[in-house]
Amino acid sequence: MANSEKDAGEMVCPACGSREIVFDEERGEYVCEKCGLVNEEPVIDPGPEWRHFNSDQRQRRSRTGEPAKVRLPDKGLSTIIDRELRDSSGRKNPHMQRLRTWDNRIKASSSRERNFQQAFQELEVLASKLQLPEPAKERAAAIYRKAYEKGIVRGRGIESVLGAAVFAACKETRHPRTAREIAEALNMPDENEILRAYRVLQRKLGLNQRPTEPSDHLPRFASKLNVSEDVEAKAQEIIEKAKEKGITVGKGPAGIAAAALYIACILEGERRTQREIAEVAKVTEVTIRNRYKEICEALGIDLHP
DNA sequence: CTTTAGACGAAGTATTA
DNA sequence: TAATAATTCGTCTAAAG
Repeated sequence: MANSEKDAGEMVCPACGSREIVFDEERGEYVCEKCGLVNEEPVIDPGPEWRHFNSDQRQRRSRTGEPAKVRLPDKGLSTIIDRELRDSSGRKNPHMQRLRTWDNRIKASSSRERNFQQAFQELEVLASKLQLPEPAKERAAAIYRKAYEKGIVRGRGIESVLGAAVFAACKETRHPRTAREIAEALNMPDENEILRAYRVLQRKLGLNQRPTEPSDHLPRFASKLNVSEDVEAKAQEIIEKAKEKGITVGKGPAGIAAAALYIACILEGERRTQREIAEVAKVTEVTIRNRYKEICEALGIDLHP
């Protein structure tokens, strides 16, 4: 630990166990190439495989002292107090009913805790990979809790419900992420599982979900493209005008934001290629072309004077 | 060689009967 | 539930820079 080597070979990602960890000079952070985990501290051979990501969480989590490795209920030892209400001597014991109740309560609450612990560990990794802002993370945790209490997690798997909770939370806090991005970050093959769980959340939890606006995407896209404030403001202006013209209804918000950004870049003389923008917006160049043609037409903008 | 423009069919979605 | 209309995407061709 005394050795503050930035040699990636020595380090193991606490989340996925990969050794492909690089030091990001710009941010001063360690980043796992495999799962994208960002960690400010040097991570050198953590030994145990359970996870913590900063001192705050280590403190919060070490409370139980229970390695995540042991996932069997009651550490594999399960005590059953049967319905006959006999005690260990085989006699009927009127107190056994109460014991049984408590036994069940304790088991239920501890399995709930285990579920949350695992879910929130995964949430940390996910939030790190997706660069989620703190409010979105908090909201996702809250939604997941509610979902668990409603019994939505059973039979659906932690990952799909967690993914759906993150998806919903991002939407709500106006930092939208696609279901695909989330699925990818979770190493899930198909995003539909997340979307299915998301629909269930919507129905059973009554989430106040507004449709995603194109401008919700602007800050993230703009920062990834390293464009100036002026360009971002210009893009915002373009989006508003386009909305007034009514050409945005029924179109994908990301495509509109991407096109507005593309136009704004050219107008402000900070040119980016369609390819670059398509990359960060997760849409194709074709979509950008269609949208930006429509917008130019509707707003009377001529990019080739 | 890279970027942009446009056409086509495939796939998934929303709307309507 | 089935048919339909609109949207997005991937691929391909071609022109422009």
